[in-house]
Amino acid sequence: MLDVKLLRANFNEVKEKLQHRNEDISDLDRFEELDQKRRNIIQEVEELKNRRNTVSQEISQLKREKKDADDLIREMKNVSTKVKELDEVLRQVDEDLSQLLLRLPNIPHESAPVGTSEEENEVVRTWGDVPKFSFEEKAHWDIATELGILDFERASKVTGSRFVFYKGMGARLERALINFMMDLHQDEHGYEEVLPPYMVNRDSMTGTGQLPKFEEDAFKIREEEYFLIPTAEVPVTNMHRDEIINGEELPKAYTAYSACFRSEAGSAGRDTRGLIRQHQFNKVELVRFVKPEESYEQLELLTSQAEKVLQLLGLPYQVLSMCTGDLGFTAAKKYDIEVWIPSNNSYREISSCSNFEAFQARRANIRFKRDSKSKAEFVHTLNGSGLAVGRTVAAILENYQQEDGSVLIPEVLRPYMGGKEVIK
RNA sequence: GGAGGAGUACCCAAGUCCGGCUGAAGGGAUCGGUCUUGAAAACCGACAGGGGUGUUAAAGCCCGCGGGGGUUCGAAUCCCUCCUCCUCCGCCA
Repeated sequence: MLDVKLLRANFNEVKEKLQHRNEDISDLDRFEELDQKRRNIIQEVEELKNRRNTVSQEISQLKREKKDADDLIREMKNVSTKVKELDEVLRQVDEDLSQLLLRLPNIPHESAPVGTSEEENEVVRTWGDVPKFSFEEKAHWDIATELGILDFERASKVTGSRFVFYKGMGARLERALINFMMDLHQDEHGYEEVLPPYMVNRDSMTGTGQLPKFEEDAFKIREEEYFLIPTAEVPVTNMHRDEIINGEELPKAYTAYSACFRSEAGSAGRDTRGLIRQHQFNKVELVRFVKPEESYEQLELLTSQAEKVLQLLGLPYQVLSMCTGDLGFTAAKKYDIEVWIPSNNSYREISSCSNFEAFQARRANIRFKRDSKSKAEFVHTLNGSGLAVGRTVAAILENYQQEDGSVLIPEVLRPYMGGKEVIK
């Protein structure tokens, strides 16, 4: 959510910045009218409430002195009726205004490249050498099916499309990766481990920005009730919703493993095979709550920590700075980390690291105090995948495949795989 | 799922039956001071946090007793509804 005061004071400047996004911001034009209307009504209704409060005291006094107060009571009856009417109008305007504000995207940071499509994302750096195969390389779904470690067909029978069974060393690999990532982030990078609920309520989904705009992307459990989390970002960020954090505790850093659930509405026909796009997948998430002045250096740190996972696994990748048109709804700045997928002959997103500045904090009302006497300010929130586990499995299977159909296990994972060096 | 009980400020807690000098007592914690070599104790003083509105800034005003509605001139107090927690029973990994 944008800062209303900023919007009021610099309306045209904000509008100009938002136009660089691929988002419909036509609602923005109603802001000034609604805002003005709201303030007018508040002034009027508060004047009446003030009058009512004062006179009620007088009535109380008269009653105690056993004097007649009928005239005043009659007058206040009218005042109260009027207050009720105005309160209702105000409620409606408030609702309209907040619906408008909740649907406006974040303002892009000045360092985000201006652009309209993913073509204009900027490659910031690349790491590692793309493997050259002396044989015809296979896609991970073929490798895995032949090894008997992934079973897409039975998952379709049991549930439906875009689900998968991991079996044997496949299941072990997925679990090894989760443990490896969590250990790294906890022991080396200083994150506190969290195992969150996989379902959250509407307020939480609104707090991090999934709702109200993107309801069709989420799985809903019951009408108006719980949503399956699309990422651990949602429960973990909302842990501190409606809280004031002691400034000395910042930055706060959490890492959470969770299953993630996405309806993938609108991507029918894309990545229909393999692990790349599933309705349910595992992800290790990094979440940071930081002071506003340090959020951009914290984004660099967070991104480097996600990259570290790929470096230790020996998987080649590139880092992109997302352009204004491809930032998504909530981020002010975002880096995508893309891992090399041989069967695609291209890099595919495996992590997305974002600085939301105060956008989520304002929605979720997450604040901090620099010390006990200072005013509460909104924190800046950041998060990034560290990493998407299913896609990491795909990358390992493809990048570490050998001519005989077996797959080498990256060294750092071997302790988590019972010492095995190869899946065959 | 059934039966009870509870939710008041940073924490504890009075007030709720019977609506109005409670626009929320008291205690603890915290902060400042006196005393002390220093500290503790004791004593004195401060202490509702937040949001909204307003303004150059402020003052003022409005809203806050779990959330939301209602009754009333007036609600912590009465009514409805939802949420959370506790106790017991049932079921259950």
